[in-house]
Amino acid sequence: MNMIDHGSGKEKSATRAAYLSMRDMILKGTLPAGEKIKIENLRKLLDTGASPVREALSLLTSDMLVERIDQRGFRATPASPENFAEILNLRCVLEDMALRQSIANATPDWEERLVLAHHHMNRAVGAEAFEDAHKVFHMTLLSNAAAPMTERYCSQLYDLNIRYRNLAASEVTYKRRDISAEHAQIFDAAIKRNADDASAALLSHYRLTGEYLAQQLSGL
Amino acid sequence: MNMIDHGSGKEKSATRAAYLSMRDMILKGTLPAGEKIKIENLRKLLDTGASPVREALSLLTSDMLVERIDQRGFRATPASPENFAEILNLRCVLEDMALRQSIANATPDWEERLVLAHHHMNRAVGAEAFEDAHKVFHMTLLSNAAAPMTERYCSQLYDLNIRYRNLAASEVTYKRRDISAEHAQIFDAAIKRNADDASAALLSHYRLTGEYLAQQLSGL
DNA sequence: ATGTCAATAAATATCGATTTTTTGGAGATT
DNA sequence: AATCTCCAAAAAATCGATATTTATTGACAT
Repeated sequence: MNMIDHGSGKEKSATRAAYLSMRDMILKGTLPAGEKIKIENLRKLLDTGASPVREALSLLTSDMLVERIDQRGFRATPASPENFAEILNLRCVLEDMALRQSIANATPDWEERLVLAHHHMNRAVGAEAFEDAHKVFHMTLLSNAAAPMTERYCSQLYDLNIRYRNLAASEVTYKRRDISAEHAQIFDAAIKRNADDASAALLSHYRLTGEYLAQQLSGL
Repeated sequence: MNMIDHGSGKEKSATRAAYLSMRDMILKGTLPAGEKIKIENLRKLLDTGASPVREALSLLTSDMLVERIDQRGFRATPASPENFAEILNLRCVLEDMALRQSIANATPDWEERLVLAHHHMNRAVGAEAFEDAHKVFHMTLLSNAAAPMTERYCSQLYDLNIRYRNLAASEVTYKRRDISAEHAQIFDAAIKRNADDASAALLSHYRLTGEYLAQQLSGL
């Protein structure tokens, strides 16, 4: 998200490997929110040098997953209901803007990418694969806005949100909303280039998840 | 902006010193947009080790002032009219939201801080001091929104905007708008807790500067 | 008991040297 | 003339060791 990676395959640099591992650990809660991160521990855990770990931590700082305290090391960014609420709000504002712009700029190419992303998400097998495809779908919605910074913010915020989702419930008792119907609604409106409907459906999708999570998190 | 700094006085870590210097160099254009940054050069220039330089660069990545290319080092983020336009747009959206929220949460304490910030800005002598006070004033406007991430984004975007301002014209022929009247207008509306007026004045302030700069930048 | 201070331990930050990776170009091949 | 291959120089990434800084502990005075 942070590094401009070209070759898709195997991870080349030690820094990048450490970055991905640690990111995963924070998103999944293996490194709990607010906890001090000791370089030496991580170094051994990831079986790498201190420099890559340190750099990866600096990188994670960009993603707001890690905070740096001058001369005193790093810690996983603390979590709080207020923080969650702010993330949700920012996502609504930024994604609303970007989605409308994407639709305004609609092209056949974008529509095709969207069709594929939607299809892959529906076909995805297993939680892991679904999560990935889900993010791709949401990011594809925004990808035609010609607004790279906005996309970057949205991607960051998406990840932060995932972290809260994992934090709220390990094996989620996903309240039986029909998630895939919600996605279909967003998708259809976007393909029809109906910005108001698409945006309304998207925001409602977020707000529903938001309410549910906020409730789970109340006992923080 | 990025590091949580406590002691105000002398910079403690080499990393922080390097961070501040390089940030300044990029904002001022000493390190031109898009240019490759060679660690060794900077190391010598700043008279410090490679590690602090490297870490400072990672940190600058968070601020979107530097891009990292895996295995291929760093470069100052390229500048473009499109990028400038996106920054302006994001600022308008985010600051509008934050300012309204700040006003909605208005307290005597916030108002006092705002009065002082406004006063200091008017009293500031010299371009350097004015710039600093100007940023403080704008950030103070938003500081009561209880939205730390939004503040962080706005602060980042403010800096990116300054970079473009410096890029557009070294010794600015500041078209004779009455900047201080514009500020007074924003200030007065905020103090009166009139969110609509304050926001309108703020956005107009930004859009005026934006138009002016966009024009200067057209010959990029 | 409580608070202060110094000594010690632990952890971070930094340096200098080494290893990989990329870049640029000379010469070979089509 | 254009393209490819391989080598050398340059740069980035990484490691291991050292220097600084912060955190902890316990003796001592209040």
